[in-house]
Amino acid sequence: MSKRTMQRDQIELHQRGMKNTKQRNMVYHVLKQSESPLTADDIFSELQRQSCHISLSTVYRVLELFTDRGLIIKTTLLLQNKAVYEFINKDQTHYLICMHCHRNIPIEYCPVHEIEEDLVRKTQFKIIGHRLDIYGFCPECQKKMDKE
Amino acid sequence: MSKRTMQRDQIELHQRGMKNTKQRNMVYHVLKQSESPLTADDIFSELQRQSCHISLSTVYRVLELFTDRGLIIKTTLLLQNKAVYEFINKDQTHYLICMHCHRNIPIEYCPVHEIEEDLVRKTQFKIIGHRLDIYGFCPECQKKMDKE
DNA sequence: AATGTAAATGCGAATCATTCGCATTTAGTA
DNA sequence: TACTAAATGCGAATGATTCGCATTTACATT
Repeated sequence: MSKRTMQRDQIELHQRGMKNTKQRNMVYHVLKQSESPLTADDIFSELQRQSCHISLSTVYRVLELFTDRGLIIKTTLLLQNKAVYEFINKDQTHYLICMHCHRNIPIEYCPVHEIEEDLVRKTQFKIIGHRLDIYGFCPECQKKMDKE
Repeated sequence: MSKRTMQRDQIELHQRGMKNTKQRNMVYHVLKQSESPLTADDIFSELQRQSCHISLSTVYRVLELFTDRGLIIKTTLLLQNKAVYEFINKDQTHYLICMHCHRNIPIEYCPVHEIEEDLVRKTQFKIIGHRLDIYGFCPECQKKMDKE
């Protein structure tokens, strides 16, 4: 990781009122470099792989901090009992999920932007992200269930 | 619970290819009578309160079954590490959630219906419900965080 | 640059939601 | 009424997450 990158992150953490520590930077980077949401344990393992020392409890504590500061969001995947974390961005991908086989299909179009402006005006919230899951049955499972 | 109600539920369970058991009916009714999503333990406790015997593992097993059959959905509340279950309905309420104080504000308008028809055509899914959470900071927390 | 202090971390134990194995019971059918 | 596969109860096991406390660290101040 370059010195310049390091410095940029320090500024980002400080701006949000967080102390800058080695561990926080490590977690930050693992999340930043991932394309998909990660569990606490994913992050812990990846850091071990990189020979970076951190304790699992610290990973959890850092994730909680980042979540409270609105840097990342914590959600869960359907049918998994563990939390996943990812950077918040305004163009979150959404999913169509089959309730039976639990297949996930990404949805391109996002209908949320249209109502955002209106919500901001009404609630004074500062909106930083959102999540949309649509539930149903895929064609295959519909067939399977009809047979039963 | 009236005999007529009992019978209606039996038909509903059978139609979806499920055996009708005392325990399934009990869980079904607790969910049906609740306005808000419930955890497995909520359901277990409510049934104990009613002096209805059921084991907690059975509650979990019934909830999993109902989920796979598309009767209910399993989701999680922000910042809680346990699943909640509720009947699926097409007019799910959505929430605006403050990342800092975890306050939930219900949103009236739902932007999902508009894209549903299009999704069905493209994917052949049978859509039965959806969930939308919007993340942000409430006005109070924005102020608090500026001061820090 | 050295110091002081509140905050952050590491470690292991504790907690709590959820799942599993297996013996027993039950729903639905013949 | 009897049969059989499926459902349940119970308690133990699992696995994610949190907590307590001793140690270390960031960073503001001298």
